[in-house]
Amino acid sequence: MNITPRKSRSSGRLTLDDVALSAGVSRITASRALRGERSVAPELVARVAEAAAALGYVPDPAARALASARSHTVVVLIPLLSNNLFVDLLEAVHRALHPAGYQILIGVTHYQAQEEEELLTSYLAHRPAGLLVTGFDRTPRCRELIARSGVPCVHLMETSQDPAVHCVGFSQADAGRAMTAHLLNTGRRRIAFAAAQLDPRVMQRLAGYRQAMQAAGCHDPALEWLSPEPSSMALGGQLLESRLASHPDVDAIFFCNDDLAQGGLLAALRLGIPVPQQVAIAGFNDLAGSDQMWPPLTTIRTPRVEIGESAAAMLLALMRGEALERSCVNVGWELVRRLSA
Amino acid sequence: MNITPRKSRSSGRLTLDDVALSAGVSRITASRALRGERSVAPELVARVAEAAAALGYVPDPAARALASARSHTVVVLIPLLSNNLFVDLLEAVHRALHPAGYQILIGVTHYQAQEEEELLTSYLAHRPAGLLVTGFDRTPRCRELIARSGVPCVHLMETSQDPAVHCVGFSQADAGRAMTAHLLNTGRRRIAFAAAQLDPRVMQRLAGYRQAMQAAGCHDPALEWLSPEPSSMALGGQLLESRLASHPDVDAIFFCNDDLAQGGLLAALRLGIPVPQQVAIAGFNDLAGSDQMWPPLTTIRTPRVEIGESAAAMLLALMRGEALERSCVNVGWELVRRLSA
DNA sequence: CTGAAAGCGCTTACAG
DNA sequence: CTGAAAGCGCTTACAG
Repeated sequence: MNITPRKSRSSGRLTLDDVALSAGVSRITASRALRGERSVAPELVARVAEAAAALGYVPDPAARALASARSHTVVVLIPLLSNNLFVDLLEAVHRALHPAGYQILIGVTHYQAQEEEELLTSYLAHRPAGLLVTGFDRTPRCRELIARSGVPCVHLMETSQDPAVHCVGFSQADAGRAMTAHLLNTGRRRIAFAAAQLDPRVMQRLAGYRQAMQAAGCHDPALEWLSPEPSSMALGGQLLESRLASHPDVDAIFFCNDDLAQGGLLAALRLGIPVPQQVAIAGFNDLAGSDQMWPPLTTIRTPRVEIGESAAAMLLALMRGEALERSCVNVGWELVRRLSA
Repeated sequence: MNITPRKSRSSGRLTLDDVALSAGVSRITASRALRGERSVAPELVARVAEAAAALGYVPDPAARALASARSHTVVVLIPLLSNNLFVDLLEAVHRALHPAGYQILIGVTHYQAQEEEELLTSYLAHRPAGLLVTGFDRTPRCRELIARSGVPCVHLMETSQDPAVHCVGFSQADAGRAMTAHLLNTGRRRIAFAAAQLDPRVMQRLAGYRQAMQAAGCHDPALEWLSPEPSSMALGGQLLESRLASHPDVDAIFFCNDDLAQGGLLAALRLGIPVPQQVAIAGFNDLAGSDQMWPPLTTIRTPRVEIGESAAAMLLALMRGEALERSCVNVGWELVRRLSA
């Protein structure tokens, strides 16, 4: 054995050298053993692992990132934390990535392209190993930042035909069309589409609604109730109360999100409007509580856990440099028929 | 001027040297100018800032952390992301810390002491500038990790008498006592306490309930409905339905959290149990939607935004090495009386 | 399979 | 007020 003596560090921090010293190997061998690189004698691997455990050694991620030009961080950019949809997604991503040794850095864009740009700029400086972003709607500069960084990136929630782009999601328009068709099938004709936030995915659902209504000869622009405000139960209640007053002939409301729909349902209850007898109410996403409403909410169940798991698996493969079978995974959705519509 | 020529980097990454070169100063001066250290000529500061902006330079956080032994990361440990309470808290913390140049690293403990220990171990390796943790209930090893790290730490949600500990919160027991007193004041006597998760703060609320009930001579252990399962609307509904069946004389239910209470309210509606006539229902936290319920939910409004802001301000002072006026801030709470109780 | 050298991109003392 | 040297704790080629 031939090991150079190491100078004692001034910081007092436990370093790789301490582990190497204790295991009686060189610093490089310790590093390789700890990272599970093959080409280290099994016996040494065991000795290093033991020494590291005994000392309670934790590698310095900053030193690691600096030396290797890559970190074990995966950056996840989502619009909002206050929407349970994204929390479910995040949890699924975490469950899949954590065992592989990755940490998640969450960025919240608040649906602002500008915020996404800032987040991306500062987070990319951390040399993330991977990137998970929501949807495709972003500034050209964001796109360029992602492309130039060379960091593997998977897009969440939507699907794309572009084979150069990786994504896991479903067709928001299809789902919007299907729910509208369901309402039409149950005999409804004056179907309103009530939406807030008006982010790209909401607009895709609107497009699906519009197509179905037009195909049925029922489309009326006055029944597109669009509000740019953030989505909330309170807003759903307001929309139902105010718009129904001016459109008393409406026989169904398709809310673009379950929180609006829940608010609408409760407002109807308060106002004494029978659901679904007078007005059918449908939502989107099947968020927590929708099955607890009275009447329980008919909605589109969107498989965010599956999206999280599948996107994480795809990213893992990308980060390992593996070839992918498909660049886009369509996880679909499910119409959950309950009593409200 | 006397500037050593720098070797060209192989990585192609934009570095401080590029900025220094472009501004015609040394690397160290550029570093100091960018960090806003005084003792740099104002003219040079301007030149460096200009060069950095023109080049689009972003400092490498890993190199920074390694060289300075400190990062601009604040670690926030919360039990759950799926509870809106903590999302509100997180947003407030972010709003306060972001302008000061800090990034937030979120750790989710799922109410597991073991997970908190793992998170702390791996996150402390990032040399965070500050630490925000939830409550005081943790393993001795966690306490030791925090103490030995020397990283400034503020505890969220609860209060403490210990002057060595920094915290922002309120008395959970007081709030529990107050809500129980309110129910007693409105003439209720058979008041149940329905709880899930059974984390430390829930148990403190229970203690407050118990005290108030005992003081009124109304305490009955059979009315403590405790379930260790995670809190949810569905569970709230189940608790109300099953327990009310075996305790038909109960005239009020104090749910330990609003999601349970909302579920209870909806279950009562479904079962045709008049609220508050037959059973008053109260919650805790004033979560989103509680004001939209029918009847609207009486609850305790907990000031999580204030907690987030105040804790962030305290941490900022601690990180700057400033002396604090108070080591513990009690932000209080408010009983919001609506129609359900 | 194992090790010595060099370097990642910054900042901290130390000089002047 | 400004700069050259040394070093933070790792890993990447390069040897053997």
